Amino acid sequence: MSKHIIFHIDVNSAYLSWEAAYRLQQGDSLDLRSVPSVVGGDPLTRHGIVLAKSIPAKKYDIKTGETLYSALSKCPDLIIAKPNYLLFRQCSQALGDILKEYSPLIQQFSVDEYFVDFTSLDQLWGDPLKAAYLIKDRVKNELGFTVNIGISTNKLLAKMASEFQKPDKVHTLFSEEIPEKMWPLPIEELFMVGRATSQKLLSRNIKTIGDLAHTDPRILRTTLKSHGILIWNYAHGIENSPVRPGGRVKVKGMGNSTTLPFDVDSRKEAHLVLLSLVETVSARLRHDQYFAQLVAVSFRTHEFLSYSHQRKISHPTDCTNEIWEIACELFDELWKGQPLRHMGVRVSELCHNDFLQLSFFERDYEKDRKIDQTIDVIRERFGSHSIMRSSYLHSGLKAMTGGVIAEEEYPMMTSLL
DNA sequence: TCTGGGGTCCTAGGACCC
DNA sequence: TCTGGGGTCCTAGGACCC
Repeated sequence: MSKHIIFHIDVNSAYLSWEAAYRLQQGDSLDLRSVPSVVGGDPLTRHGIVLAKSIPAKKYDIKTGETLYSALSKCPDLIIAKPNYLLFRQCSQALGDILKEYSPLIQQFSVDEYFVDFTSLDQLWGDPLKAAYLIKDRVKNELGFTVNIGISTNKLLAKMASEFQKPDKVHTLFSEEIPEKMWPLPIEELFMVGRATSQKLLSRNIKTIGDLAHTDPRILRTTLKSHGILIWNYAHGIENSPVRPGGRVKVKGMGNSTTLPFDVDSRKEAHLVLLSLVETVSARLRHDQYFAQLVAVSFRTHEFLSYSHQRKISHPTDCTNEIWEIACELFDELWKGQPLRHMGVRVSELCHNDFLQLSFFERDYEKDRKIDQTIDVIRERFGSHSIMRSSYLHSGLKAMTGGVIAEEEYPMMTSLL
């Protein structure tokens, strides 16, 4: 079996770079990337966290995920831009379009990451390293933002390589380079080692990826179960999942959740929020022609405690009203009256149902189906806010909450890589 | 003006069945 | 006398990713 050549393409500070490139293109003279700046939500509606930061902002020790309040206290002159998700999606797709010219085997891994299988494409494009530079520079010149490209023989090592020095760089991380390039790194920089795992490893004095690689995997197994074996393999560069081209991986579930602009403390209001979440979830369900057999609600209280409650339902459904009724039931069973800052609805156990089975004991949802269909058509034609239930008037709540339907959904994090 | 939103996978414990 | 044991399904919570 011949060795694979895999590229991992990672947009540098994606949201921030995209916004910066857009502003320059609009005639703005300031490049956000050259000053301390972040993309972040609106603190007034309690969405105030850093989504992406410029390299100068990083010098102030500003971190992704921290509050804007805290970021501003570190750097009072910080420039804050609002996220423009439509722009982000367009930039993401434009990058994918360029990559497709080089290989048919590309996989979108997230909004700002792609894997490209370059195996046996060197006859076409020459030396992989040269090709990577070519791609990187083309993206910079044509799209106005920079990427890092990592090159190796599997996805894990390619991804680790793209994390090396930024921005606008190409790095390799082949097996023989692992001790020199990867083992000195702190443990938390290994893919799949998050906060909880790094805490456990540090308490056992495992500080670097090299330390992890040289730990007896049986010890890891006892403390971290199968995850311990996974990261031990990763520390040795062992990983062999294929680059999945094009077509979507089967989606397992879909959900919408939102942090509310104010604490919700009445049942009626909570039910209204649930409806606004169910409206988008069920519309996505219908758009992708799925039915769900499991409904889950979750919330986070004012004290930041999280709860969830789920139930399998007797027959698959995509009906707004039906899912809403179940969500309300679940909510009522779970909620003890705490003030709520965040609420979510998620459906899963999806199936394609070409025919609808109606049990004798279920109520007839045929009328609801017709209404759902009609509303979907109106919203598609005139926008998602063109029609809403009157109960939202003066409620201070949005009638639909959550992401818009993406024209072209990409497969999200599938099993690990 | 403190702390997003979208996912997937794993684990533990209980119910239930044979 | 004592307290099987394996399998599956369901649920809640936690871990990780971007």
